[in-house]
Amino acid sequence: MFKELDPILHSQLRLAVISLLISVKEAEFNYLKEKTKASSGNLSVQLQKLKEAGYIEIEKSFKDNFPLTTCKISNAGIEAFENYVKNLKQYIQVKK
Amino acid sequence: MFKELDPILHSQLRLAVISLLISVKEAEFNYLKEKTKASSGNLSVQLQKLKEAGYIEIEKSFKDNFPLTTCKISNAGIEAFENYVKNLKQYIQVKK
DNA sequence: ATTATTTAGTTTATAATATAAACTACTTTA
DNA sequence: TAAAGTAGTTTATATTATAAACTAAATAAT
Repeated sequence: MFKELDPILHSQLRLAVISLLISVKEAEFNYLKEKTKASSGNLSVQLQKLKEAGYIEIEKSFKDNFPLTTCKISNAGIEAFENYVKNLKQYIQVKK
Repeated sequence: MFKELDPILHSQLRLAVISLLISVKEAEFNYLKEKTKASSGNLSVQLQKLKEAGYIEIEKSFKDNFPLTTCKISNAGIEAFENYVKNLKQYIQVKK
């Protein structure tokens, strides 16, 4: 009946990040931070979790002498998101 | 951008319970337990939380000498669910 | 008849998560 | 060169979810 909801994605912040990364393909740490209204610490932790799950790739570089963290979604991330949405729909559409 | 997802509903088990109660209007503890595959303990706790939030009503009676717990969704519960779904959609529909 | 098993849960302990506070390491500006 | 700002990370804490252990009674077995 109810399929398991991927716990990596069933998190407000991580879901927001993935949602953003799906539409923009690549995003800087601060862009994600602004869009999600998350604290730096929380965002940092959740990005690591998404990376560990293989859902995003994180690239570290420098921009104007400052560290720059850029994220983009992976194929596994896209797949996981699509699957999550598919499963979630079982929960949220009222069956008459 | 991303609206807050009601933490009472952003829980796999509680969301499944609410989802069921919206379609059936009234359900026994064991019905919910079977449908959600939850353990009794977990279900008991989550039902209490939904009750505390005012999203469901719990009625206790006896059936064939055994205790019987019956749940039904409240108006607040229906509203909260609809709002949750509305907000959630911002996260799960890919904006081109 | 009293012991064991089953039903229908609740309570509580523990494991997992989310979040914010504190910290690191550097750069820029005063 | 001291203070303030940037861009994060690490760690401590608060919150949640979950399962294990328990309660209370009914039914079935010996």
